[in-house]
Amino acid sequence: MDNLSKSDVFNGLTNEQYTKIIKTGFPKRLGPKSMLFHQGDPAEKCYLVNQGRLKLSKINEHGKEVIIRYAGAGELTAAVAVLKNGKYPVTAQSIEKTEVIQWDKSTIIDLMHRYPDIAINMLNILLENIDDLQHRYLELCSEHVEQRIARSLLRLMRRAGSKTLNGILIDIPLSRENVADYSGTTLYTVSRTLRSWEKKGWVRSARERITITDPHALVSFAENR
Amino acid sequence: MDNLSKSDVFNGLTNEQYTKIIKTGFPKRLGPKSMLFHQGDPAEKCYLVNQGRLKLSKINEHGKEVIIRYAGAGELTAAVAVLKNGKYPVTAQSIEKTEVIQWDKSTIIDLMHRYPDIAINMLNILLENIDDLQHRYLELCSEHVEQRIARSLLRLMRRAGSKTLNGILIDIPLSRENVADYSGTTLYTVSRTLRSWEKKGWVRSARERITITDPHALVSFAENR
DNA sequence: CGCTCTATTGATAAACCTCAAATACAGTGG
DNA sequence: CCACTGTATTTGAGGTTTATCAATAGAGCG
Repeated sequence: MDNLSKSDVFNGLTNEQYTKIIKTGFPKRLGPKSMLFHQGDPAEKCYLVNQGRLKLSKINEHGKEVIIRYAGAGELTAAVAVLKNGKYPVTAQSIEKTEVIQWDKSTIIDLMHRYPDIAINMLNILLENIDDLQHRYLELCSEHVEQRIARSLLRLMRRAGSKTLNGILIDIPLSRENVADYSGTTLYTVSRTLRSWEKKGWVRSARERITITDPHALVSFAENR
Repeated sequence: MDNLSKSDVFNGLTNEQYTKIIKTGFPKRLGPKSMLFHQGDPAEKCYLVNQGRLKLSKINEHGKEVIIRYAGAGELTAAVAVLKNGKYPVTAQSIEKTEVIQWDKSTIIDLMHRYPDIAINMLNILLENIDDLQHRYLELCSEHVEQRIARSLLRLMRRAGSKTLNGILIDIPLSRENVADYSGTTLYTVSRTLRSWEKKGWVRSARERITITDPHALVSFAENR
């Protein structure tokens, strides 16, 4: 269930149908750290991540940022905002070289009519997102910072982990500040925490790269306070 | 937009259609503080609140509760969990004498086929819920406790406020602990905070009843730190 | 090799929780 | 109508967690 929201909106369609659908959209290339859309802007297009990764976040009036989620290849964003004729509820920024495919409103509506599976998949993905957010909301309310950091890393690991010799690398450029914004804390606390875990041999970290060397230890830490 | 999620799943249908639909479900009466369903249970029925109010919350393994939202008359809960053949993601408990109408899976699917508006409305309500939760997530990460309490009260006021001589009464039995669980803090902090606001003339409170006497002051407090 | 961005670390302070104890309140049954 | 009982609320003291600020070190890039 953890990878449903990672899975394609186009589940259940044939490859043929899929390529046909892709052709109805326009590809767009983004450099690293470029803005795709900003919260509050009128939602005119929706985007499918083809390569790379987007950071979806919310920013408050004082500039404090909170990362809602990272969207990787195969994930569709802003579709519902477009359908609702609404505004983007979050800000989307690429974090590395990224290619997205964009559709405008009329096209996506047309696609959904032609391929009803798309709407159903979207609904399911939406539900996963709600679930995830509710979980994180509970964690944010009830757990201590280090615990939340552990859970964040594990969550990111499950969604973007790749096995290496030393452990599981989180395959996202991830600064201390990013982890902080994802866990609801500060970059200083994240730095201290990662350092202490590194000494224990649970993680290894370099500049914007985190490898989890002992997932089991992290899990048990997250669960037993 | 704040009252969309409060609005009926049956928007756009005629009264005739509405009464017909209601008759396909079974009414169920609940006393105050009785459990309707528990998180993790298999989701077999969905419920429409007819009278009264439900508290939807999540509870972690140590018993710490977080209130996701209060569902009042006209609000449907657990529909998507049922459709997905899943488990209830939250716990639902009545907080006063409450009447709900229940449908099982096959009936609700049948209804959605017969009245497509229902599905569309559900989707919209779901989106409002996501939006709300994302907002609160940001607030939880970025704001101080008193600010969050202010926002909680204002949010509850907008959804369940009724005008009285002294101000706007939040028409939900609401203990200090409830407010705490909704704001991500402790009942002690809520108590102190409400006390100090009472001295300033912003709110009046009795046992499980909160009246906001100066909403404007609260709003400005929430926004200007 | 400088410049910029990221990470580390220490010192300090603030925000908030926890625990304990007292008090107020509403409902119940005599 | 009143005493009784179980909650809800208030309040204080003390301690912990975590944020903030400041300063330094390190990494990568042109």
